[in-house]
Amino acid sequence: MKKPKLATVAAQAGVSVATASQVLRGTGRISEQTRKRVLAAADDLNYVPDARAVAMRSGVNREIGLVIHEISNPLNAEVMSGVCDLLESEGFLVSVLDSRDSAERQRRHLEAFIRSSRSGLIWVPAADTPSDEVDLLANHRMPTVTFLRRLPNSPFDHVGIEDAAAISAAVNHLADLGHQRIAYLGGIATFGVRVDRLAGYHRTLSERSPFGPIVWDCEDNKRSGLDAMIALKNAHPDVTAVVCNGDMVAIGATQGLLRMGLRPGPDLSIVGFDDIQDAAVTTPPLTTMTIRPYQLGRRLARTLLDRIADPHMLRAVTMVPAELVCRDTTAPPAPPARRLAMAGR
Amino acid sequence: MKKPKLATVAAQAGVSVATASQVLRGTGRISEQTRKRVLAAADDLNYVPDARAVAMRSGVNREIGLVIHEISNPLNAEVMSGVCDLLESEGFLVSVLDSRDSAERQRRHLEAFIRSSRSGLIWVPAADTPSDEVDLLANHRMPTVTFLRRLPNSPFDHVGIEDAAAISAAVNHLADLGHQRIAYLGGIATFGVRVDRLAGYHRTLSERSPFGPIVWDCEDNKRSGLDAMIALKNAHPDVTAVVCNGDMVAIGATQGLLRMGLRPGPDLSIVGFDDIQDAAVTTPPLTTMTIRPYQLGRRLARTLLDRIADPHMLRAVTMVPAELVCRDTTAPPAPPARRLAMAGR
DNA sequence: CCAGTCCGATAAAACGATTTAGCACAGTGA
DNA sequence: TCACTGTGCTAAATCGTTTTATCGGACTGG
Repeated sequence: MKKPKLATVAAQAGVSVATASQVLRGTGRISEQTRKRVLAAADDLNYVPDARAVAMRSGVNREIGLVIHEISNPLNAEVMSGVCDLLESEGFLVSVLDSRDSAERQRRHLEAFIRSSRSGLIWVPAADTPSDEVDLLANHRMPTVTFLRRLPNSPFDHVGIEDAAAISAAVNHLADLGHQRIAYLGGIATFGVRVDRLAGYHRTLSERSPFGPIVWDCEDNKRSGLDAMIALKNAHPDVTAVVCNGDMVAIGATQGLLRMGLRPGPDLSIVGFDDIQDAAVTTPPLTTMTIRPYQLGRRLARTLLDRIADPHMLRAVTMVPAELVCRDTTAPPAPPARRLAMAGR
Repeated sequence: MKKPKLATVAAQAGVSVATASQVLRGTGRISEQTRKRVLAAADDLNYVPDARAVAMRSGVNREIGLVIHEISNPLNAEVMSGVCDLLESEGFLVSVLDSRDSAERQRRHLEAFIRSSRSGLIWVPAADTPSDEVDLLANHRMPTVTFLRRLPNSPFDHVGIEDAAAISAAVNHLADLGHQRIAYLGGIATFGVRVDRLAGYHRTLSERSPFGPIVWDCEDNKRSGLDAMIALKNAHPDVTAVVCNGDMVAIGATQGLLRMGLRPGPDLSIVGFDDIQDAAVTTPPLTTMTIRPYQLGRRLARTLLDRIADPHMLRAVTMVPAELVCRDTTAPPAPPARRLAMAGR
């Protein structure tokens, strides 16, 4: 009735455990006759080797962990698909833990991964990650690749997005259309992502527009984007275009405009960031910066595999470009601000 | 330079491994003096016990697995939050695997969980799950709770939604508003979820409307919902209300209406299912059936814990109710089909 | 007939922890 | 002094595998 172990199989086949192990692993010199007996016994008992014992004896795990700040974020979901596909094809099991941007939860997750000696870690650090998490991982020689958010003084490989260049492209696109009063909406202040993107915004705006920057904070979800857009438009009625820190915010912002009776595009231009699947389906479809999230996930996985293969390799920071996808939320500015017949709510 | 093990700690503290173990576990009779020495040594080396060895020796794992058909589905994300919160508070580590509705991937995941002797499994079966997966899990005595999709002849605990009653409520709501030509949109045909929901639809429609049912298939995402809504409206121009199999479809459907120049609500009523976070943020906000996904996740976790605590308990099938949330996509039918000023696309 | 070579199978030592039984020693009461 | 009782610690067995060294036998060549 109990779970069969290797000894059970060996006993049933009338051989020693060593022999049984060699048959199952395909190593050593075994006669065809005994090989068949062992295989039959294993199949009969439907024997499954205990992964813990195997890992303990042979030292390796083929399990990698993914610690992510928000599992339900559509961008992350697509990246994860890419990561999993590549790693699974190499025979790894990848298990996902969601820190929900809580440093405490994240700490528990990282410790659990260390305790169970996962063979590698792909990590989007939580927003308020303390600096000693890096030491924790580094001390335990955990092969680690960070994604999206780079930690200060990080010794780890990193895959990120060319944020400044991307936002530059967005601002240039708007300026080409004739916009001058261009605001920046969203993002969490702590992280490099936001810093780099804002740098791109400030630099390009100063090149292309006589007006100063307008930066408006909000959280990274549709509800916040919606509220923030309304507040921003009331505070700065002359703004004609908004660059958003992410598609969630941008989609929220278009909803905000609709509720104010304004048409996204003709009345106020909006550019998103990430090109999540929703971006193409909202009404109107969102102009945004796309980063090919699935492919990015594959690159992430590849980076980790390289690190596992050679722990002494030089640290690599890979930046992938983002490209502009023009849909319907950007248009030349319209001098008179027309009101739409169908008022919102 | 290598990872410190218990023997390293013991050596540094000048005691035996047995003593070191007892200090760290807090068992046995240990003098205050040696206790301090061991603790200091462990801290100094920053020792972390090897979870694999611990699990192997003591037989238990405190790791549970979550195999889900689509990790990026917003409903699942909220359910997962509830599951994780409860299980983590009980000291379990929960790792998530995404089958992406592929039976093959799912099989690999389940086998991996069995090999590593996870102490339990919460499972949303993939759409084309073969029946022998059930045997696989049952043979290995894996404590399992299925969610959302119930397998035929399943010996496992299950937590599901009162689908038929919920759809009944949705149809009644529409009928109360005066609708008679009510269609059903979306869902994957294989599963009980869809069967039960359709049963509720057929039954209640026949009670409340002189017209026959209209059932229109589509996949469970916004893009499909959008396309299907347009096709449905063209095929059946006299339909005035649509009940959707999920919020993703419903949101897609509202987008489809907007692109046709119709107003969701006044021109055609739509009811969703799930009440995902987006539902309240789309324009117009979606009328839908809410199931309190976070609380549902907690119940799921509780069910699994009970099962782990007592493997011989009678199988439990728990159905949770869904409640109507009225927002702005349902309204009394308007006799003349007015066109909106702002045409879509 | 002996040394050498292969072949097939196995005993035993790891892997890193927990746990049980027992040992040495000090203190206590008779 | 002896028997007894705690106290503080440790040796050794154990969990389920893999791997290494070894062993007996059959065969080969000189």
